[in-house]
Amino acid sequence: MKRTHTCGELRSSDLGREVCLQGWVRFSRDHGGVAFIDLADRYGITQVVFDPEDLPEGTDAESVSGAMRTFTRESVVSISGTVRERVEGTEDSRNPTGRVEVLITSAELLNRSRSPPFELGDQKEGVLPNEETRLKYRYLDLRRTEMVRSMEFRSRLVHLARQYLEKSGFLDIETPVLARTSPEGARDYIVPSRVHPGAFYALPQSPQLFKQMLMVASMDRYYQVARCFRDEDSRKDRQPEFTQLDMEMSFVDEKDIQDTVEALMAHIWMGIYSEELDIPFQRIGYREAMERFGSDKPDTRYGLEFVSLTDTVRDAPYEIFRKIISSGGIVSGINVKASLAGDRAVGRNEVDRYIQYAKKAGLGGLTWMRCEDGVLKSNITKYFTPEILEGIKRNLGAEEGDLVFLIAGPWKPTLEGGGLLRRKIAEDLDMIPEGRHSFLWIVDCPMFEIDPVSGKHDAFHHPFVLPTGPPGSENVGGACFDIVMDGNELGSGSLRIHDPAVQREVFRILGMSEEKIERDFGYFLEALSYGAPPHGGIAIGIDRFVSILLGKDTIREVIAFPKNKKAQSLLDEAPSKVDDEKLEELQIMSVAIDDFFDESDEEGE
RNA sequence: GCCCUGGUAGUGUAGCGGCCUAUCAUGAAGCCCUGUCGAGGCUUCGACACGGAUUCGAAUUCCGUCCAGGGCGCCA
Repeated sequence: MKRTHTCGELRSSDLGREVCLQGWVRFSRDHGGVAFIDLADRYGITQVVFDPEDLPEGTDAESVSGAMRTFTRESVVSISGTVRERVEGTEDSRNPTGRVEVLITSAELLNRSRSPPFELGDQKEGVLPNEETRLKYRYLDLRRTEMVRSMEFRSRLVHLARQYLEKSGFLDIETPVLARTSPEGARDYIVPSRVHPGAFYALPQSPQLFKQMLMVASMDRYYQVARCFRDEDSRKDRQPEFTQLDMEMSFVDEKDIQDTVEALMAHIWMGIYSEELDIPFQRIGYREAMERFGSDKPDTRYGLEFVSLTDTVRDAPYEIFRKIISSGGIVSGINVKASLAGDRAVGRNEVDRYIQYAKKAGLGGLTWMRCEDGVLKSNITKYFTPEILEGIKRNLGAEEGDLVFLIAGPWKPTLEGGGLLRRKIAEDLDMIPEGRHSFLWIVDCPMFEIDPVSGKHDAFHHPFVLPTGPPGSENVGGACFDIVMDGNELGSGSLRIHDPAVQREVFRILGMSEEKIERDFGYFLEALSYGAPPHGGIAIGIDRFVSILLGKDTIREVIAFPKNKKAQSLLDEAPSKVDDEKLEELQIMSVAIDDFFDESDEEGE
């Protein structure tokens, strides 16, 4: 018999209906006579009851109870019966189907399940097995309601994005997964070519060049839910393969792209939360973000901002600051208000912990002062004049009991370290509002990042960003911008270079030889030379977006089959050794030592 | 490559160098039970990641290895 309803469907309005349900036995409760099964599928859970005192006509009680005895946990079963109201007082208000139950008249085991390696019930928050076990049995882990909801949410979000983009004239165009290796950027995953021994494809780190060439091809507006591959070490928000909502548009400026993304986000927001999203997003310049928040992806949902004190302490007879400032460094301060700390007094022990943390965060040290009796006090205030101390106090708005930290050193590492410290303090003091989200744009980025020692230029974003001035000029900016959500980089976009001469010049500045430029990017420069329109675009990290919205700690929670920290899939045990014959065919010889593989990999060879 | 944290029955956990033949829960197997819903009751089963060292004695201390996670580097 075919199922007539899902396990999340039946309501009081279905009373008396003859139904067939098929699903998984989540829990069963046999009371010696009356017996219950919680039958689950993706849609919900419905209670099935066997009641020997209320056997509907035509029920073969022996056969039903016999079948039910074979229903082990997580077995797939098919049951038929009549929808009836639950006995008064036994309704389950937590379950949408909780007012009804199915009085069973026939039961069939479709596929028996072995006893699962861990429990799949919902309510057991905090007793999940460790992630290793979850990933090994991911098909069971995904059966859990929480994971089903995550997958549904992700699907819904991607659908809303597609819906908006299609409506806005974007074309979904697929780009190759087998592509050319790119010389810059992350390490590539490479794929050998059988037809061309010794030559390799690379899996794309992003569809960057293809989408630009689609603009050359007059496609105007492109999008793709694109898988990207980067062979770099994992983090909780980084996987070897991940998904981007990739977009590109012709004849646009930066604001056009940002407007489009804001409207897209608003559409998604409305679709998911039935709420207007507050647009446009705040725009903060890169330098300002660094100087106020110590981050190029600041979380602005809480204060705790840095204030520059370089000028304030410039004349202080404090040798450490003097040296730093005279060599071009900065001094900046942050005020931990006494009122923020609340009950959690930030005492000497905590200050010492922050000093340790600061050192780990790359800061040379951490200076602290506390506002007591109207003045800043600490072990080093003797190196400052009362006027300078008053200046620090005023600039930071320090009041009685407040604790201020001063960081000092070269601009970037000092502010970055300060940003880590800022986040640490905010976490410790519970200042981060969970469940509230904030978007912002980081704009006005530099084109290049220059190594202070070697003078080597690196692209701040990537080499295809349109410089805002002559690429060779000092401190040239790039027409690029990041979208930041709750302190996470969600995506990054830019206008692109469409003039092949400019593109060539940028490659040169990045230190590439003419030969290398020609070999690696000749085809692309040629494409630009055939009437490439002004264009630009952005890519949004889907995994990160979904995980932030769902409040998950890692993107693995929103990826059906993620890899572990060592880039392995515990489920199918990829990567694996390949048969020698396959390698021979590809004319590949491995120099890896066999011992690298454990015994289970050696079997079957 | 480096740093940090952790590894006890299938799962989640307790476990001051001797009270450990290792706790509790869940699970599994069996029995009992006619309104539960993570049902309940009784019985049974089942573990100190691996190797070395210290010690009269190690789950516990130390060293190494392996495994997992977080971070640094890396991620144009």
